[in-house]
Amino acid sequence: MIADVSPGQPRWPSRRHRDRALKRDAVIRTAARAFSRGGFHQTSLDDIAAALGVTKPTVYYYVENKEQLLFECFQAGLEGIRAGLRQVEGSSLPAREKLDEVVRYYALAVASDFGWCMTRAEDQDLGPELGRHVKKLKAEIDRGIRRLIEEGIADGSIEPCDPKMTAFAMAGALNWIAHWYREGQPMTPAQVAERFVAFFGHGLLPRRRRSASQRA
Amino acid sequence: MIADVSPGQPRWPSRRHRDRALKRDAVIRTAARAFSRGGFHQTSLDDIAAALGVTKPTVYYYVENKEQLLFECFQAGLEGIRAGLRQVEGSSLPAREKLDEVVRYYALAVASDFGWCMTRAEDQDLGPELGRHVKKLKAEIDRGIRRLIEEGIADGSIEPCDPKMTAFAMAGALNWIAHWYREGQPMTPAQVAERFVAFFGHGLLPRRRRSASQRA
DNA sequence: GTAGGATATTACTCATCGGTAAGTTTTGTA
DNA sequence: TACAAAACTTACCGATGAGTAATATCCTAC
Repeated sequence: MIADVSPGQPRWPSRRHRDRALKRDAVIRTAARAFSRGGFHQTSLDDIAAALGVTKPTVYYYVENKEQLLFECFQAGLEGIRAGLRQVEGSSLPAREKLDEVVRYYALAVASDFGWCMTRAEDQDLGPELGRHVKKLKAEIDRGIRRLIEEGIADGSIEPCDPKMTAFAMAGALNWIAHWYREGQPMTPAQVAERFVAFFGHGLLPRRRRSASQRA
Repeated sequence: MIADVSPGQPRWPSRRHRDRALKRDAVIRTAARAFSRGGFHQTSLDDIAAALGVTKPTVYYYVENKEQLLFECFQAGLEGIRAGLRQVEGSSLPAREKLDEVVRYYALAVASDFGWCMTRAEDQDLGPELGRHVKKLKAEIDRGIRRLIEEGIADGSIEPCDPKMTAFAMAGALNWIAHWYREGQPMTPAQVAERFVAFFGHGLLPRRRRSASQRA
């Protein structure tokens, strides 16, 4: 095989490679949407192929198998949340504000095309191998949130509480967005995120005057 | 021992009817547990039959088909929440306390064997018919919670907020319990419920006036 | 104890769908 | 244009699992 190396151009990604990656992404995104509409098992690879205007073996040309396809969707979604965690990592803001920022990223991620795969697909639908991998990624996110809560308790920006339960409650509320949010909703994901930040912050109880340090 | 449900009509052997109903319940409960462990589509009726120590056609003797089986699980779970809503219906407590009570029922229901079916099974796995039915039941629960929030805002026991988003956030947090709660957990469902009630009530922010930006 | 319904089993059918082999068309490059 | 790799298709396989006769066994009422 002759590698096409034009002088001055990056040596690895030829036009073809780029196209291929783009198409692969399209396959994954289309799959995510299809899974989201019909569920993983209800959605056949023929369905996905049809949605792309190609035939089943073409899908297999871009992705190894159905499991892998779901895994890619998982990963694409989870990456959005991990990005949020990385974003605030070095920051010197109070931990609660960092947490709020993570919540914003999180909400956007679960409202995306990949939200369903991330939150509603069963880990068992990936094999034991990929299942473990995804579980690890999820655990990492949980740890990140829990750590921010602990940090917030320590720095006084969060009321002492059970970090584990609180993290579960927050993650659950956010994950559920993937269940009910659909495009065309009157609210944008960003607006939903703000409502959630507000609710997570204050809860239900009527507010007696509180310290003035809070963002809108 | 002979307990006629309605006067007049059913004189047929009651012991048998009761046994049958009991066994049917066992089938449904076993199915719920199996679905919960392996997912709906990963769980074959042979699996369920095996778990019961019988063969597949026996399962069909007690339940029409797989869809119906899932539906029964759905219903069994949802009933627990509806019971909570009915419980507080006539009460004269402040709405937030009623809501707290519903949260407790809700948490118990989603931590039960039926929690997975209720919250994680896809509505599409039921047919269009049963799917609609379940959707209605769920919508009713959502309405109930939303109404309590509105009522709480009106009676001053809940801070003004977006009832729809708040209801979604709470339901999501609670539904997620079905995802992570397993028997043998150090906390009982009731204890989890109390943590959730506390979090929903106060949120993350420190309750006493305190500067939000100080490092430990 | 035995008739007849209730309960359970064995042994199938049949559609679906993930996955693949082998061949055809398209495209970039020389 | 020539031709090789890339991109895609047609046509199939095999396993799985829902659902169903047809049949056997168990109870209970008489």
